[in-house]
Amino acid sequence: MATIQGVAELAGVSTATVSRALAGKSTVSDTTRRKVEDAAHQLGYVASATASSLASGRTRNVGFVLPVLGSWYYGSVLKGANRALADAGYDITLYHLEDTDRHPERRERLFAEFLQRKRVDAFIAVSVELTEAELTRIHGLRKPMVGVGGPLAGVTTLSLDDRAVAHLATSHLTSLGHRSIGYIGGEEADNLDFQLPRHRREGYEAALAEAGISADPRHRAIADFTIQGGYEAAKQLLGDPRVHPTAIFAASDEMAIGAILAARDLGLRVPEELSVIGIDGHELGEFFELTTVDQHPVEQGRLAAAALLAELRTGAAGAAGVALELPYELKVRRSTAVPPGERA
Amino acid sequence: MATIQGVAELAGVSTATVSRALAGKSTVSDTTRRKVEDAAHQLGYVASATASSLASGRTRNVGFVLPVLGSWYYGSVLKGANRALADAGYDITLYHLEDTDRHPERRERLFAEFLQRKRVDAFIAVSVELTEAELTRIHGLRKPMVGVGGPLAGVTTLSLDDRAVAHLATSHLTSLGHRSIGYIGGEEADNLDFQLPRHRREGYEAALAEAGISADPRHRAIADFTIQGGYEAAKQLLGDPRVHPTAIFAASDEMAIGAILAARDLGLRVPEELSVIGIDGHELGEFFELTTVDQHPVEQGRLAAAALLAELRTGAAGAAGVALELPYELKVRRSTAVPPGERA
DNA sequence: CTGAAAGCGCTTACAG
DNA sequence: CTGAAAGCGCTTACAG
Repeated sequence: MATIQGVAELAGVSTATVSRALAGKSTVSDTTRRKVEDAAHQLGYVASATASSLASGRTRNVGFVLPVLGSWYYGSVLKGANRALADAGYDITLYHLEDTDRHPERRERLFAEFLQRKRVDAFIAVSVELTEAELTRIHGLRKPMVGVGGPLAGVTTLSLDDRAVAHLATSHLTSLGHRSIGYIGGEEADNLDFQLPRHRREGYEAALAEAGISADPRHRAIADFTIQGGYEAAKQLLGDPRVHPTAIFAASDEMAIGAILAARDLGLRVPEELSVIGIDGHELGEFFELTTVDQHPVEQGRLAAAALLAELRTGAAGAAGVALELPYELKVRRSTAVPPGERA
Repeated sequence: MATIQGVAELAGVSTATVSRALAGKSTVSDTTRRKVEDAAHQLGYVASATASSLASGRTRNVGFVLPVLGSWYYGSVLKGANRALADAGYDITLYHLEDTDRHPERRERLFAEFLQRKRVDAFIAVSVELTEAELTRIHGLRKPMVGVGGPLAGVTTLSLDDRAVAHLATSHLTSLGHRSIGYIGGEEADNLDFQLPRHRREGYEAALAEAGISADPRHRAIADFTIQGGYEAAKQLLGDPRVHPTAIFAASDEMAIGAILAARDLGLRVPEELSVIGIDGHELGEFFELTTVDQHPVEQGRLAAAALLAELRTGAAGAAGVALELPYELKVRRSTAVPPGERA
C-alpha cells in the first residue's frame, strides 16, 4: 500500500507536488506531471479517500437514501445515479430508511448517527417522506441534496407531473373511444406522502371530464401498487355487472399486469374485450405487451446525479428548493385497442 | 457541526477522554462518561467518520460488490446485509460491476481506482466472477472479504448446494409420481461462472436416475432466468408432441412463472395438467401459487454480513477460504400435484 | 512551477 | 482513570 510519501520519493519531488499533479492542477509542469504519474502507476498508488477527505473537506461520496431495497423501481433509479456518479469519480453510500413503523429506532439512529458522520458530500433521496424534525436535521448538515419524487421543503426536487401522466394515460383510452374506464389507484392517506395517488386520480378524472364522461366512484378501486393488489382490484371492477368497464387505467405497471391476469382468469381477452394501461415502464411490461406511460427510472437517477454534481461544482447549494420536471413517454403496446365492437 | 474539541471543553476534559468515553472504553469513570455523553448529546456531536478512520485505520464501512442493480434477488441480499451491518454501526458503499462486456473501462476503473481508495474495511461480493488479475488486486488490499454464490479462490464463501437444491425440487416431482419431467435451465457456458446451471442440471438428472427415469435431452430447454425466457422455453417443451411432460422443473422462479403463463396460453391447467416448480423464493411466487425451493436471499445477506463482522472482530481474516453452506427450504404451494389421471 | 509547513479531527500508545 | 502529544495521509494557503 503505497502512500504519497513513497510516490514523492520515487518521483523525486515533494508530496505537495504529487498531490497537485495527481489532482490535475494546472500549476504543474508537464515533465513533473509525467514523472509523478509514472511513479504513482508503478507503485499502484491511489490516494486514501479518508486522508484526502479529512484534508480537503470533500469526500467524493454521495449518500443515497431510499425507502425500499429489492424493488425494480428503486433499483433502477439507484443504477442510473450510480453510473453517473461513478463516472464523475464518486462513490455511493446507501442509507436504507426501512420499515419505519416496525423499526422506528433504526430510522432514528439513521438520522441521529449515520447521517451525521460526515461521510458524504451530498445526498440523493428517492420517494422519501421526512418529518419536520428530520428535515431540520438534514438541513443542519449543510450538504446539497436532491430529491426524486418530492417535493421536500427547501430541497431541489425532480418530480413527475403525476396529474399530467395520468391524464395522458386516460386520454389514450378515451381517444380510442372508451367511455367506461375503470381506475385502480392507491390509498389516499392524508399523511406525509407525496400525494401521488391523489394526483393520479385527479388526472384520470380530468381526462374523463374532457371527454364528457362523468366520474363514477364505482369505477374506482384501491390497491397497493403490486401485481397481487392490481389483480384483486381488477377482479372487483370486472366482476361488478353495474360497472363493466371496457378499459382499465392502473396507477402502476405492476397493478396493470395484475389487471391483465385478472382479465384472463375471467375469460376476457386483452385488448379485444378489455384494454389495460399502466404507468412506469416496468421491465415486465414488454413481456405482457402492456401499454404504459414510461417514467424512465434509470434516467431519473441519472438526472438526479447530474443535478447534484452541478450543485457540488458550483459550490453553493444555489438551486436548493427548485422543482424540476421529469420526462415521461407514452408507450403503446398491444394491451390497448378500440372498445369491443368498434373494430374496422 | 460540533467537533471533539467542543465536547471536551463543554465537559471539562481532554479530547482523549471524550474519544475514549464515546467509544465505550472501560477505562473511563462513570462520572466522566456521563459528563461527556451529556455534552456530546447537547451539541449533537457525532465523530467525523473521516477523521476517525484516518486515526484508527478502521472505516466502519463495508464495500458491497454486485453485478446487477434493480433485480429482486440482489436487492434482497443487499437488504439483509445492510440491516445486519447497520445494526453493527457499519455503512455500506456500493460497487456495481455493471455490464462488463459493453463497459470494460468502468470495470477496470473500479478495480484500479475505486476499490483502492481504502474507503472500506472489508468487502461482500455477490455472484461476482473475478479474473485472476482482479482477484490478485482484491487480495492485495488485505481486507476481509466474504463471497455469496462463490467459490472465489482464497475467499470465505457462502454458497448454495445447487445440486442438492435441484435434486430436492426434482424429487418432489418424482415422489408425486411424475415420470416425464421437463427441465428449464441456464446456458452452461464454460467461462468464469460458478457452474450454477451445470450443478442444477446435474441435481435434476441425479434425481431422475434415482427414480429410475432416464434423462432425455429433448426434455431440457435453455433460458436466461427471466419470465420471458421461461415462457419461451416452456412453450418449446410443452408444444413438442414427443416430449409431453406432466411436470416442469425450472432453475429459477422467474422461469417457472414463465412456464405457468405458457401453460395457460396453451390451455393447460396448473397443476391439474402440469406441475411446475422453481428455485428462489421469489416475491411473486406467492401470487402465482408457485411451489419452490426457497433460498432466502435476505437471510443470505444477513449471513454474509455476520461472517464478515466475525472476521472483522477477530482481526485476522482467519476464516479466509472457508466455504459455508446456505440454507434452503422446499415450499409446497398449489402449482405442483400428482400427474393427470392419478387423483384420488 | 515547486516546497516547507500547517492543519483537517480524530485515536492511541505512553506517562503519570 | 486521565492528559499531553504524536501521528494517521493527505491538501492547500503561503512564500519563493
